[in-house]
Amino acid sequence: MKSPQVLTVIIVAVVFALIGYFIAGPIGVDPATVAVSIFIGALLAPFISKKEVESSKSDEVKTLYVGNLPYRANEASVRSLFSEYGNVHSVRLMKDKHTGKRRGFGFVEMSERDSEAAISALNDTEFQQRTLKVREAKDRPERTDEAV
DNA sequence: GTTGAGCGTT
Repeated sequence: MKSPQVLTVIIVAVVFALIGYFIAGPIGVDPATVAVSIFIGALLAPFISKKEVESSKSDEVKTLYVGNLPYRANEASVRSLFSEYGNVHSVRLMKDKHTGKRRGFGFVEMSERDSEAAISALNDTEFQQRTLKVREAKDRPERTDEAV
């Protein structure tokens, strides 16, 4: 999802840099300087706007660790359970890669305040005859698409 | 088909 975006950004940066390179000559400035400046600017612009969007939208997504889940629980039931305390962004029940069987724990992504409400409301509570363990998930890189 | 503390996948 992000690789095409990064590629697009690079291509756009190159195109704009080339345009700047060819129009810099007639204007009377150094084409190389203009091209490099535009290229760097075009590369940084998406990141800057991205940070602004992230800081402006107070939709901070927080990942919750949910343990002691019953093996018969599925993502839909967990999602519906947490949905009562906020907007559930995603639910991931960890299964064994080899056998595909559920491991009894998972991760739920919600907005931070909703997640806190869900933790205090659902932690150490009974869910399908099991006592849930709802805590904040450890910091994990959401997506390792950060290219350099 | 089983089990029971834990922190993970494109």
